[in-house]
Amino acid sequence: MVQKRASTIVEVARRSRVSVSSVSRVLSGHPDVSQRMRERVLKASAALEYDPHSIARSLRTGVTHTVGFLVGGISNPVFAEIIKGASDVAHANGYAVMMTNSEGDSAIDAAQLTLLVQRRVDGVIVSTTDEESEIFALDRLEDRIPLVVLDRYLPPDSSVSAVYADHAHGVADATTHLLDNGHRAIALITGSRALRPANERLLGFLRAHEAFRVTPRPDLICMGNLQPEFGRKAASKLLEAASPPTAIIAGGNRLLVGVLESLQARGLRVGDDIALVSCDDVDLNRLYIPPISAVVRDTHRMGQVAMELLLKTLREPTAPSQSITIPTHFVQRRSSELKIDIRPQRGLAQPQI
Amino acid sequence: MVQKRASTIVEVARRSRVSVSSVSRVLSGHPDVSQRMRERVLKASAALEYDPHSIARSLRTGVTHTVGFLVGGISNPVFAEIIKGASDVAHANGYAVMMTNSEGDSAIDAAQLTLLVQRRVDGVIVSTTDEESEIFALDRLEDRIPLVVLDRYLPPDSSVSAVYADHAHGVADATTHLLDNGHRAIALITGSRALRPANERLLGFLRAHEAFRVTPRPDLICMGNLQPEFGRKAASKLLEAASPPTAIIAGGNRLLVGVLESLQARGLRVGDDIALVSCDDVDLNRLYIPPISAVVRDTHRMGQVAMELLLKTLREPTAPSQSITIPTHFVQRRSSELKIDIRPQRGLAQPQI
DNA sequence: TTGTATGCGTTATCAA
DNA sequence: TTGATAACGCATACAA
Repeated sequence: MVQKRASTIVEVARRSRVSVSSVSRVLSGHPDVSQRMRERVLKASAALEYDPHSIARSLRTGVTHTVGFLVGGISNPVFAEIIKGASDVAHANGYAVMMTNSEGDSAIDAAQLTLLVQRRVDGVIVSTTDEESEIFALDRLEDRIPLVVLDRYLPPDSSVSAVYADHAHGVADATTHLLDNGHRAIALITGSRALRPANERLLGFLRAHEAFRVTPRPDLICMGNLQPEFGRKAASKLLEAASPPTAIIAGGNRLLVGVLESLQARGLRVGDDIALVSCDDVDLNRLYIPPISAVVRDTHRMGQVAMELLLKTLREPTAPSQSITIPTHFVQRRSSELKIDIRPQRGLAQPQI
Repeated sequence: MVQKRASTIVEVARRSRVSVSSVSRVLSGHPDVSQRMRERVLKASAALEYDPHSIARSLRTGVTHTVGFLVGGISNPVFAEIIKGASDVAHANGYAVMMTNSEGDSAIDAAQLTLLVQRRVDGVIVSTTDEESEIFALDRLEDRIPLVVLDRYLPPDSSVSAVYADHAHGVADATTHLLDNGHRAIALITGSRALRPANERLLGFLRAHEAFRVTPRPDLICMGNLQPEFGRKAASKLLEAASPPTAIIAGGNRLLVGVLESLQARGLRVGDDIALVSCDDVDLNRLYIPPISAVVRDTHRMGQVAMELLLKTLREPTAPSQSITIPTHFVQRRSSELKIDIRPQRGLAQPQI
């Protein structure tokens, strides 16, 4: 198949018998153009189906009207919503989104980031994997290109903007709910402490225990990564222990998959034999029997806010960096209804009312 | 934050005391360069952290080494795998992927497509929404830019390449399995006949019935769209009918969500009160209690193949278009174990062995 | 109000 | 083997 050659501004100029600069002025809405000329140019432009060459324009102006979006794991359904939110805002503002996926491989993270910079995107939203190596790439790039980071810790003096989710709050509510129901052996399975969402979940977990004057059992806190496989292993280990938990908080929606596998393999009934809470509002939570309680957040909004922050930086390059936190809240469903009678429990701290 | 200015080829030339053309030759691996010069250029280039300006290069060479990926609904988990497959191949070949999402809105489909073409991507993989309007945009573009289409019908004389999934085969196996179990009132819920995956599923459904000498009941065939909401409505209507189905095939993984909602709302137990089969290997199918049988395909492979096809077209622009079909197969799980005793059924055709 | 000329950073042609 | 220069398509400073 032979490709049609696109027409250029020179051809439009020839056809309308004016100079190229006049064509450029008409098409870019310059104020000082005569009505007569505008018409001629517009006619010729339409006749030739002229479409400005964005590459040439970018070379000249230095901007691409394209932003990069580095997503750490597109398999994670919450990313879909974040991407949608970010894309909506970008397109509404005339920006294209160049999305690349590193799928958990932090080496790819770095490679993709440089790829985006090479492609001369105007800015990048970074939502990396659950590894720590990202910091390296960020340091190297933050003075090269405007950056917005999603839910990751930043050095205090960073010039990078950020959007956070307040995981601690929602997890604290979830933990309190379980403590209220008499649970004193609550397990938390989540990612490494170096990873912001994981660490924040831990903080909420600890905070709720503290408010209840209950000492959390260290052996029930499993910090690893957010992958299903870790969920499966951690849950299995917990359930096989001498003193297994009566409730599990799965701190990550991917990881929940592994936790459920582990529970099912042992024939444990969610909500009857053990209480379960997860994170993020995925189909699985709502449709599972019984439905699974979860700490949810407005992920679409997170994407929107991230893009708004980035576009703002592009408009005002000198403005200081900014960070915005999105709330989370606990949605109670049947999976966490199980109540524990606290009286027969021995050797555990009692609630102080 | 002040952005660092990237160094140019002119600066490298000055520093290494050679001409810009020589720098260009060294950096692009031209054979006729002296060892001495190569070293000087490389040293200067490294010292200045020189990174060729891809925009300028694209303007000169006419290629961007970027391919567009138009995805119709990023919320659909099967897209994640397809995207991964395509990205893997692209990156391995030095291409970046510019992904845009239209999320079910076919007007956006068209807009995004032109956006990609404006951005001068070298080619586009199109996986549009379940509407029909896509044909318009494709017609308009297929002689402007190399295109590969995923699982959509194309006009017979099209110059566009395609990757298909053999939905018919897998759905036929699933249908046969249900017929074997004695089901004579099997419902199919899927998208419109204009949509290839939906139509192919219907064909497989009909083919299996035919082979079994069973006449499918027209009132049990629901062709609408692939959204959860349609699944919910269609299932509800079926279940409230005078003669409800004993088995349901949910022809689409998003739509399954609605079907399950409808079943749960009526307290119907999957696998006990009604047999259920779905499509695609999503978490929900495997983890549901009971696990849900499904017609699966290698979606990662589909993405790979699509990108390979596109890159091949870019290398050999004159080669004829090509289409490749990926197989599907039926994975039997507990949700479809329910057996129907065919003797008490009256007024229905009997199997002919 | 319009046209001329220059440059964005490369690659490629041609001559030396 | 190397260097000067044109060209890719456009936007803009400046001149008219």
